[in-house]
Amino acid sequence: MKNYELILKEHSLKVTPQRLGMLSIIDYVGHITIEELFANIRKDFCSISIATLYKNINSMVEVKILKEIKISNSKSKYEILKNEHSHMVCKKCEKLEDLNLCLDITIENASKKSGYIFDENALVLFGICPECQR
Amino acid sequence: MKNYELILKEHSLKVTPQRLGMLSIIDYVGHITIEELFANIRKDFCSISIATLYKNINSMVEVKILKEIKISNSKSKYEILKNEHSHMVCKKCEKLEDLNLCLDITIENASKKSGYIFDENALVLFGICPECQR
DNA sequence: TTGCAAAACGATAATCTTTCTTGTTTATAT
DNA sequence: ATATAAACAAGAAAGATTATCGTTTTGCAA
Repeated sequence: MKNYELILKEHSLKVTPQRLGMLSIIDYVGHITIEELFANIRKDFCSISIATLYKNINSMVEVKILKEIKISNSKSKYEILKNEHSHMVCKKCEKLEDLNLCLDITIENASKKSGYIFDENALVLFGICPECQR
Repeated sequence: MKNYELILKEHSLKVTPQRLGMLSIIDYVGHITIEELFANIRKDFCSISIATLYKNINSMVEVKILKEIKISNSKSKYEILKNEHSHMVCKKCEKLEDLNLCLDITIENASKKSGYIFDENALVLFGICPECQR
């Protein structure tokens, strides 16, 4: 990642300092909740409005710059939309990580079984991370 | 399903008409949002409070009688907790259906790759259902 | 550059959604 | 039957998200 200006332009969104700041934070931490992002960006833009944050999040989700990750028993997190991947959550330290899995066969099976034609999926695995296992 | 009274007792929750009503609706429709459930149960319990609904949903999720299904771009739905399974959503008619898939190999792979020990998963597939394909 | 129109911004009000509080009623175990 | 702990309804409160509106900024074109 890096050129957030270009990304915004490619998606026909105006380039504003607030948006650049948001993207750079999200990109840096990987995944973030609304309230974490708000707390974080206030360090750089002490007067940014929470309404601006929500509106920008929504615009960027809409044009698919960002993606919302819904997680059982916790708040949604947002990430920069990259190639499709799954997520895993550690139930102890609560961290969320990306996970690259091939679901082709699974999805093909699902398709055969159900008659659906699938083009999107959301998989979250829950467990204990290596560090918390000790 | 059927004996909701027993289910509540087994989970140490008191048996009330409101709870029985909720369970019977949820069981009947399979998956339901809070607001749908509220509209529905008001037909039988015209004076039930929304607070009661939320409290009961939360209690029943807590003791694992119910399960919340979080779905991208739509409101959470609740179902009666049965054996583990996945879900599929039709993007056209928006229906949500159960889907039984074996994810053992996928999860084993994920575990090998990441070092996590997984004991839970949430998979939702999005696409077009057979009816909407015509 | 400069100027214009459209979009974004901040502040705050409005609207959900969910939880909390309180006084009353009900379920269950004795 | 009765006691008590839990559940109930109603509404207030809290929290999360969206809408409104006057001001500022951006992107574009003269």
